[in-house]
Amino acid sequence: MDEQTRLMHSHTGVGMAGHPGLPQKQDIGDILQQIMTITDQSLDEAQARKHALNCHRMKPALFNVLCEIKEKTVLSIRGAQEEEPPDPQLMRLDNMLLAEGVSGPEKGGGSAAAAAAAAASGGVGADNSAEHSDYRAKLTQIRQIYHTELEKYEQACNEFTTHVMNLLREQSRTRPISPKEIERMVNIIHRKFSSIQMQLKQSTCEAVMILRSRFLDARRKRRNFNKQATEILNEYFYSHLSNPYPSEEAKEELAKKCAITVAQVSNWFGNKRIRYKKNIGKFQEEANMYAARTAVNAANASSHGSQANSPSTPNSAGSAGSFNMSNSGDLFMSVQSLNGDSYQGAQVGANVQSQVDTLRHVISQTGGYSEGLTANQMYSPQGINVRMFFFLSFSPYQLFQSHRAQNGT
DNA sequence: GTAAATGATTGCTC
DNA sequence: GAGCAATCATTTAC
Repeated sequence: MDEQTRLMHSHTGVGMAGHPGLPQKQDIGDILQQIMTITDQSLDEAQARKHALNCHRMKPALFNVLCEIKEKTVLSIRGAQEEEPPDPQLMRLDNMLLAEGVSGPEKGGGSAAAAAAAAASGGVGADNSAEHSDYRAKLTQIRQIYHTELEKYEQACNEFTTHVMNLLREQSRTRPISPKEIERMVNIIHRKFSSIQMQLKQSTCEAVMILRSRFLDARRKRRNFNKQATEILNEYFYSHLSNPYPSEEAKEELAKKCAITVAQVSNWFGNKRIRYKKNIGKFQEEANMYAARTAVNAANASSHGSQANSPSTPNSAGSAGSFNMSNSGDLFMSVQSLNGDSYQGAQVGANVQSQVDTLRHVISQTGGYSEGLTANQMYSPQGINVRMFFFLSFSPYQLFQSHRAQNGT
């Protein structure tokens, strides 16, 4: 007699007294004992016993009863554990990774984050592009590692889930396992894996924060502006000495020209104003130098314009804050309003101021306003009026000619 | 190495 | 929020 026959016989041969076909307690005990010892047996032996149990005539009835009991238990368990709300910590991490350009679609996320970091620190200059690209490269590296690890976790999760599901399906033939229970098991597995993923996300966030803080620290290292930028700023400053407060548009224009940020332009003017005011004497030479330089530039421009018999019309298209004004001669100059001029207008302003400064002795002969034209009158409205008066009275060419006449050149 | 110059930051006022 | 004043931290010139 083979094992299966023996099993079948042992089960079918014993019936409950008075109830043929129903197993007695002893019988059930035997079955359970067989189930319990099934793992101690060899694979073939176990398979044979399993098969015998599956073929037992009582199996369907017993299985249904167990299914019913299990279903009630599962329902009560399921009822006890409601849908969990999303983990706020995980949401924070996800949001941060998205904002930093680590997760989500890559659309220059690195540079966007770098730009954001730069903006937070007061802006990025052109000479910082090396740092910028370094930041971007490192962020890309972090992003790659993150995605590789995430992929690995997801793959492992899927593999494990499939494996468990197969096991459960297999076991569902011998013990009652409902689809809902399988689903619950899958959820448990996913939760376990997502907690691992959270650790990965946390580590990634930390790495990004460290990178970012290093990037910002590096940016905090002061670097002097290049010579050209300083000259542009100084030119504007000294040509607007009466009111050295560039408008937002002017700041933007200056920032663009100097390849720095508007914030840096504001800083520069803040520093310059305070330092100039504190030590005017020290800056006098610088002021004269810029005034002379702009005067020469303006004169050159004017004389060229005069030779070509065409009026100097800088920015005649008219940017915000500047306007054209006809002069006593046939020359046209763009005059910046005192508070809200464009940079083009500022350059002309520089010409005017420098002409006034350089040709002080010319003016002193005609009206004796030289005292009123010193740089000391930085905040003097009277100073503004005097300058404006002289500016409106003389064309650059006329002023230059007077200057030449005075110097005998 | 040191002093001066300079860009950035901070706290305050208006 | 812009600007001032003081200060810090770094760069530059000597």
